[in-house]
Amino acid sequence: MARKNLLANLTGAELPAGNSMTAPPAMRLGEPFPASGSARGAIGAVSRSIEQIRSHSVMDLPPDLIDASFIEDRLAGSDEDQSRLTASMREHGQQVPILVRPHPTETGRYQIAYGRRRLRAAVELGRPVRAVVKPLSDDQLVVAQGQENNERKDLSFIERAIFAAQLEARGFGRDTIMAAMCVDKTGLSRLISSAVRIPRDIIQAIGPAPKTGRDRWSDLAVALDSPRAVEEARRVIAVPLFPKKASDERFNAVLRSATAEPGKRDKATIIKSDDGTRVALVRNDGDRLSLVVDKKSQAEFATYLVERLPEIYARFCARV
DNA sequence: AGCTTTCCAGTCATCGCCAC
DNA sequence: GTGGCGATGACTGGAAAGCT
Repeated sequence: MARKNLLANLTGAELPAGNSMTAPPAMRLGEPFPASGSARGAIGAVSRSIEQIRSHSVMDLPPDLIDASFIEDRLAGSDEDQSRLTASMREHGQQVPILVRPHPTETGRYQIAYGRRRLRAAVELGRPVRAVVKPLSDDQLVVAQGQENNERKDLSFIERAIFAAQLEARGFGRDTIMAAMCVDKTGLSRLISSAVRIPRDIIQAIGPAPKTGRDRWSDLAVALDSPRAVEEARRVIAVPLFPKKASDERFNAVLRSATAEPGKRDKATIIKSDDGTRVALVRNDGDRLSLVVDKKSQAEFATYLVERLPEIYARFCARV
């Protein structure tokens, strides 16, 4: 189980690959949390947090007393995944507690470090949520949240990028963010660069794109340096059918639009039947796509196609 | 089944910028 | 001039998908 590994791994507080920092000395409970910007402090905080978490008992809390973390780490996720988790919790109960801290400004309330989906499932089931309650500094909270995300391994590149960018925007030092996300400075630089360079509305419209990795997001970031490409991307995400596509398909559509050269006509594609008969010609002009059927040789097919187009379109709409 | 291609992510080297 | 920091290009190995 990933979360068991989280606790097991973090007590060792391994450094990110490529990180030249040395392992922190053992810290005593109760020592003040060092200021962000210190690599030793950040890593040491993880070790200390987990040691403290282990020593705390699990409580059942009303979900309505728990507020979101000040850093969002997920784009809109799949309802299907959430339903599965809710069903599992209904059948088997909540196996793994979430981590919360007492709310820094509101007495009697809590703020979640990780376990948002389990919290949402508890809300849907109308049950209290099992939680470890632990006073955490902001740094400790984001490091715990980041480490949990790393162990879960189901955050996409862009979700990690946004998480990293939000941490930096809130003033966390790069060392703290590197510790939280288990990346070296190169990886962190690429994460933040992608999240910052791509307009947030375009990222939100695309969604998490779980199969799309660093290089292609970087390609999109480079392409969107051009205002024309941004305009083109926004035109694509405004199409009514766009939200119905899978997230990775949405990414591909935006990347295609952002990297298409204006005014450049694609080479025409000839569509042939199995016996090699030329059926139609497809030409992509960027803004429009033309389908040309030769009426001299394919008059019957041309008529058939025009008559059936509404039906084909209706089937397409039902598919997506 | 085995080969090829594509994609992802880790790593290294290098560069530019900035403070001292 | 030097060192620290962040950004970027290039290379690499591994995994997954596609093809024969």
